[in-house]
Amino acid sequence: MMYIWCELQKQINSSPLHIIKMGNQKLFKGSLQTIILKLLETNDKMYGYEITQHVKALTNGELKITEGALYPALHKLEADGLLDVEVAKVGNRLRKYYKLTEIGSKETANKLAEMQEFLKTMQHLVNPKFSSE
Amino acid sequence: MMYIWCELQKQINSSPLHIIKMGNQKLFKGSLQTIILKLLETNDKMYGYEITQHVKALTNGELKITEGALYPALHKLEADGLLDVEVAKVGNRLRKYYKLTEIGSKETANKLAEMQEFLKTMQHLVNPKFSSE
DNA sequence: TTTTATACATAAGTATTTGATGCATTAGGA
DNA sequence: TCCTAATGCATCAAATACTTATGTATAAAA
Repeated sequence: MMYIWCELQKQINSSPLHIIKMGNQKLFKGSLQTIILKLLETNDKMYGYEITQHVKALTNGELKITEGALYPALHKLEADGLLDVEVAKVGNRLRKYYKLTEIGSKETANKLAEMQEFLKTMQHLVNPKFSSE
Repeated sequence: MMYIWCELQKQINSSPLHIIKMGNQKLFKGSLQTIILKLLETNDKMYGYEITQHVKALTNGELKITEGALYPALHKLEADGLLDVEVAKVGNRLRKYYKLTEIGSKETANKLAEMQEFLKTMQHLVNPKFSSE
């Protein structure tokens, strides 16, 4: 039993996927809401799974939003009145389309401004040479 | 008693300091280690309180590192072998000077590269227009 | 027909940070 | 002279925001 487990581990650890795995996933902590809101600002109407795929594509696979993070985040944004939901049935499968409310649009603008400020500040901190001011 | 408390609250909430208070503090979550390492790369040798003051100055007060976050972070970096400590006595007060180890220097380079990657990715996500690629 | 992709969801565990509290020394203002 | 603010360390409960694992179910692809 243990032998099999070890073999599996070896396989996992030596797989290309493991090498690609990014350590900077944790830097994205705190920016998930902003990312979701920005996507909805651009695309008007999206469902959860679609969001994960868009983010993966936009970041060349660098950021993978997990379902365990995404769905609670969407529920919270909805509860806070920033998103509206519309359930759709595609074939026999259901989708939940999310859309910015009016309040959501305003909050998106705020959050994007905060993000820009953050990015500028951080750029300045880690690489003072190449940032203005 | 309650009256006094309410009055104090009112004062706090209407103070200019409260208005300045940034909501994007949470975006810095996960980047504290990198910030500390970067500062030590630039300044060779620093003590805790000095770090908080430097960061406050460098970010024009936008980021305030709290002691509750800083000291555990320093202890962890030391435990992980990235920092060396040297205790100094100034007058009757003690300071703990932190300094990058050799391993620490390498890790700093890694973390800074990850941070640059993250900043680029995030810039691309929130403002595709103004980022290359 | 078995795996992969699509599509939702929850929950335990983890890591990092906030905010409170504590101790002690020194400088400055009333 | 006394009281507050600044300097300097530290810890801890609670909140936050995730990861990882698990669960359900349909559709497509191998």
